[in-house]
Amino acid sequence: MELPEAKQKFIEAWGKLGSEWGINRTMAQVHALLLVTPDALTTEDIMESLSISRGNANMTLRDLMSWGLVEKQHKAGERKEYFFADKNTWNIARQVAKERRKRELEPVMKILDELVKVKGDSKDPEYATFNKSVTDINKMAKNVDRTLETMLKAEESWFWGSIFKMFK
Amino acid sequence: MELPEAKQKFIEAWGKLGSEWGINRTMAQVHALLLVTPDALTTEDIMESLSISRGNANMTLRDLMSWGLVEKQHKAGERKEYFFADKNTWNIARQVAKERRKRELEPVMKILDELVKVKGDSKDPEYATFNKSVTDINKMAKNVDRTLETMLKAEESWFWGSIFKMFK
DNA sequence: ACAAACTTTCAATATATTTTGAAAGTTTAA
DNA sequence: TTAAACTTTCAAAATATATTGAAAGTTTGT
Repeated sequence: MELPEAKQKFIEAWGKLGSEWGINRTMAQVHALLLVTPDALTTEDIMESLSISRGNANMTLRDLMSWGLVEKQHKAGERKEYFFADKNTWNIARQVAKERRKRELEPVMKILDELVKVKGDSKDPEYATFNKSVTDINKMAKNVDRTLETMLKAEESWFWGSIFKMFK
Repeated sequence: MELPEAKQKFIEAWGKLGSEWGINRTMAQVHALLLVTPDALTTEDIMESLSISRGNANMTLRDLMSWGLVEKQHKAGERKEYFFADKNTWNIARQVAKERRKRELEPVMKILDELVKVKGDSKDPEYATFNKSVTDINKMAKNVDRTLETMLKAEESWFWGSIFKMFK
């Protein structure tokens, strides 16, 4: 397989995986493109590479920046904005975990905390089942949250070291 | 808050979380409904509870069964099929991890394995960047895969015990 | 064999999400 | 100030995804 074809495959695979995990396909593809490109690209470059419109490219890049996955670069003497992706896999995972925790896990945890408080007759199966499910899920969410928090603070080597030792 | 309202909130929250993670909203809602319901329900019950069509209820229940989250129950002397959800949170997490690994992680890993093999001139920045990103992501995917595999084999107590000790 | 009681299918429809592109907005240099 | 070079916006259009519901299929009891 030649490099251009390989890049293409990577971009497609990353886009598909993203869309299966609730991340816009185009966003994942732009990210993939920047991951396999050594130098920073302009909006124009990206539009052309992926055959997408200017508006789409612009919004997608802003999204990627809000996720902390892509940054702007300014070249001396040029007015155009260049974009590049952090290529450290650990940083990417950490950043995605951080954002999803904030955007999705936290709101759900807030609701679960309220639902756990709902009072009722523990002899009533309707109530007992509700309470048990909600309490259990809340516990699991708290565990996931705690794990993520630790992961976010952790240094790369420490984390991978632990994972490797733990699951050898 | 009263029980019916609380159930409603739970179903909505679960549906929203599901849709953010690439799981059909209705599927997550049916699952939520079954999680907070002590007894098994018929298609009819579910259609009415969630105001969805027969076709939708049927397909969603099949999906949930294919994910191993819901099972059929037959009541003596009745022809109707009843459905109920496994309410063990750990089993749910394990089952979801198992399916997503099979459906999404494995296909991507297969592609990554091929892309890692692509040869090129390591002096060429285009190639070097591509190769580094793909290799790193492949390593991370392998780690995730290994971790999931262990998790899937693990008993509840062992796993939670480890997590707690590790991230105390 | 029949028909009642169910379940499944799938083309049509509805809904939600993504993308476009041209106009409006902004910045910079002369 | 002006205009060229660039970025942003957003209503409309395109696309993708989910839902409906009635017809077809299946199973069971008589």
